Amino acid sequence: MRWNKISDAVIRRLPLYLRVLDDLAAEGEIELISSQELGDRAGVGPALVRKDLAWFGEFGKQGVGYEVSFLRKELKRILNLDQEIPVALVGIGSLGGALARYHLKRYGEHASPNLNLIALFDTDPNKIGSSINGIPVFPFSEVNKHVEALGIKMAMITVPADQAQEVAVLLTKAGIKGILNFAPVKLNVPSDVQVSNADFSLELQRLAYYLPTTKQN
Amino acid sequence: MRWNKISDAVIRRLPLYLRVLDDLAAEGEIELISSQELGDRAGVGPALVRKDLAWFGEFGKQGVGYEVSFLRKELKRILNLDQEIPVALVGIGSLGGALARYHLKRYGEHASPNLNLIALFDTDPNKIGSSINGIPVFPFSEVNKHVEALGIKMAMITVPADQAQEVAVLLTKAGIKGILNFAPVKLNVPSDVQVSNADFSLELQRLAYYLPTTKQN
DNA sequence: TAGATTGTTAATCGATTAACAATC
DNA sequence: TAGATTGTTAATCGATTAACAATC
Repeated sequence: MRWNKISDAVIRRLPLYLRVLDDLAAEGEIELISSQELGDRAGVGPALVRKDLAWFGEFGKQGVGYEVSFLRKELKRILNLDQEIPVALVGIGSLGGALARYHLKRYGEHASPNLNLIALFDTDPNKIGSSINGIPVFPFSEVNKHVEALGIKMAMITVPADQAQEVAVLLTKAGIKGILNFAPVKLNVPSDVQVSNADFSLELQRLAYYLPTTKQN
Repeated sequence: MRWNKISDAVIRRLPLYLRVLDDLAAEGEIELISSQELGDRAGVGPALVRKDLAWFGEFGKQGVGYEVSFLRKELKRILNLDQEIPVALVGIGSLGGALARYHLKRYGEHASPNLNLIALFDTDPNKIGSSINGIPVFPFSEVNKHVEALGIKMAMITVPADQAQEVAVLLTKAGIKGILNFAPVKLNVPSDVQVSNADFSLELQRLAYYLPTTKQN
C-alpha cells in the first residue's frame, strides 16, 4: 500500500534486497530463499525483511520462503525499475566526466539496470557538442527542452558546490523529480522532489572518528 | 564522553555541522551561531544540534550561542581531523583513477581537509610504478609494507565487486581500520573496522521509487 | 536587569525485534 | 502429518522533539 506513505527507511532497503536477488538469479542455482537467508545476505534481520516486504503485498509462502524470480520481479516493479528510466548528468568536470565514463563502461548505456544515462549537460562551450561514449553534451541553457523531449525525470549533479543550488532549481523547474547530488551542499528543493546526497568527503570524516588514536584521554 | 558509545546517528551529523562552520569561517563574517541557525544550515532541528554537541562537552554559552571558530576546532578534534590522516586507494580502474584525480585536483594532496591520499594500489603491472598527480601506484601485493611504513589507517576500495571482499580482508590484515567501499557488495570485516558504503546505484534505485508513474494503481 | 539561548530531562515518536498463530 | 517459515501483532528499543530551569 504505497499510498499509505511507507517510511524511507524501508525504501532504502529494497534495493539491497533486489541486489541479493539479482546475484542469485545470475548464479541461477537457488530458486527459493527464506527471510533468514535474504536478511543475512543483505545485512538485515529476518523479521525486518518480512515486515518490509509485507508493506507491498504477500510475496512468500508459509513454510517455504520466497521464490527468487518472482520476488525479484515484484521488487523491480515496486521500485519502478520494470521500465527504462532516462537519467541526465549535469556538470562534465573531472568528477562528472569520470562518473559518466565509469557508468557507461560498466553498464553500456545503463547507469544501473534500467537506469539509462542519456543526456549530459554543461555550460562550457568547449564541452558542448562533444560526447562521452556516444552520449551527447548539451548546453545547460537548453535543459528544459531536452528534459521534456527525452522524458527525463532523474538527474545527477556534479557541478561545483557554489553552482549546485542554482542547478537544482533549474532542474526542478524543468520537471526533474529525483536528484543524486554529488556536490558538498545541502540542496533546497520542492517537497515533491527527492534528493540523495552522495558526498563521500562526509563519509571519510565520519570514518576518521572511529580511528584509534594515540591521544591521551 | 566518547568512551560511552555515542550513537553513529550522532557521529554522522558532526561532519555536517563542521561543514557549516567551515563555510562560516571562510566567509569570516559570523563569529557566533545559535543551535537554531546551525541546525537550519545543516538541515537538523535545533534541539538535536544541542543534544549532539552535549555528548562531547559544553561548547556554548547560554543566551549567546556557539563561537564559530571554537566549535569548529572542537569538532575537528572530536573527528580526529586536527591531525593529518593518510589515506590509501585500492583499484585504479576507471572509477578509482577518476576519484583519485578528482580529489587530488580539488584538495591538492588532500582527499578532504586533513585526509591525505598518499598511496594508490593496483595489481596491473601496467599501472604499477606509474603515478597520478605525483601519487605513486604500488603493487597491491606489497600493501602491508606500505601501509605500515606510511602509517595508513583508512582506505577507499574501488575494485570490481568480485574482488572487494578479498581486498577488504587483506586491508584489515594490513591494519586498516576504516574503509570507504565503492564496490556494490556488502563487506564482512572485523568489528573494530568501520565500513562506509558509497554505492550510488543503490541511491539511484531508491530515487526511482519516488518517481511519479503513469501506471494505474 | 531583561532577553536570549544553552544544557538537560521528560515526552513523544518511529523503527526494529520478538513471538506466534496461520498455513504451506 | 510434521516441519518449516510466513505475515502480523505486541513488546522493546532507540532516536528525536518539546519543554524549561539555569545562566550568560
